[in-house]
Amino acid sequence: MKLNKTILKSPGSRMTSQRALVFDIISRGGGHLGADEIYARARRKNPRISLSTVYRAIGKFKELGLVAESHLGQEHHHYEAVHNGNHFHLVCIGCGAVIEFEYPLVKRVQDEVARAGGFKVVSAEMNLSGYCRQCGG
Amino acid sequence: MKLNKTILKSPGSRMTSQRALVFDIISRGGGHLGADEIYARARRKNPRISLSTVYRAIGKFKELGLVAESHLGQEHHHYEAVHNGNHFHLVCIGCGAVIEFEYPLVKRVQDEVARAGGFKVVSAEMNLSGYCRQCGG
DNA sequence: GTCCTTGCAAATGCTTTGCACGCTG
DNA sequence: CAGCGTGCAAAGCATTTGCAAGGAC
Repeated sequence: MKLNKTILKSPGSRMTSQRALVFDIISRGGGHLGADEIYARARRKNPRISLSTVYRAIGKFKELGLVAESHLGQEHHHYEAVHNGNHFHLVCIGCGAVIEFEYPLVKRVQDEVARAGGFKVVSAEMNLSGYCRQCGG
Repeated sequence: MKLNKTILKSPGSRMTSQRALVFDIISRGGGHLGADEIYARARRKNPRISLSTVYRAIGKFKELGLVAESHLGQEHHHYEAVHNGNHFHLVCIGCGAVIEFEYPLVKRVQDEVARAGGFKVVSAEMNLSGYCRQCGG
């Protein structure tokens, strides 16, 4: 498991059942889980886990680069496992659905803007909001 | 003033000195002000204005499409006056500077993704984080 | 055995809301 | 002069933190 290897490599960090659980939930999460939802799912497997543990686990994963945080809408944050650096979001205003997409052009924007501004890009986030097919665009 | 016209056109909304002040601050703000900073600046002109009034004014402006909200980093929201739909942000991890940029390619991404997914885009937000020239890329 | 991690509860900080008064249109 | 907007204070909610007990290595 990637988590295990990464945690073990990182000095001063330990693998625990809670972290494995939280990471598993985020990985399977199919995308864009809020902390509250991660917590709710975690409690189904381990009713004694606490919300602070969830937050601290997420914090550790972000620090290790395993999980990315996105800021969809004004509500709370969402988290997802990092697979590659180029995943972005369509958020439906009608039904709240979050659709993930990849697009190579995005990387080009990122590169060219970076070059023009002397700016070294570490991460990119792009959110388009609007209406999905069901909600009639 | 655009604010005045828009407010007056909108039924059930009134123009007040506080709203004019808040809108002026956001417009001149040179970009990316948090609610707290808008509040601080507003108090210099009108020490009796309250933070809730600032939030309510911003809420009204968002509703009228005069102001856009962006979600930079995990901290609080930032606001800026809407001039066109294609302004995006570089956020420096080192010094916290926010650099605004426009890029036509972005619109293309937006259009093509929208077409491919049957998704009608209403607004787009893109944040690149990394290091600016000063903070050494 | 060390010291990182957990659970609980309390604290924090941004944002929102209830209510009585004030001011716009 | 009706009804929206304001100011104040208190509430709400996601997230963070302190501390003692538990568990990984």
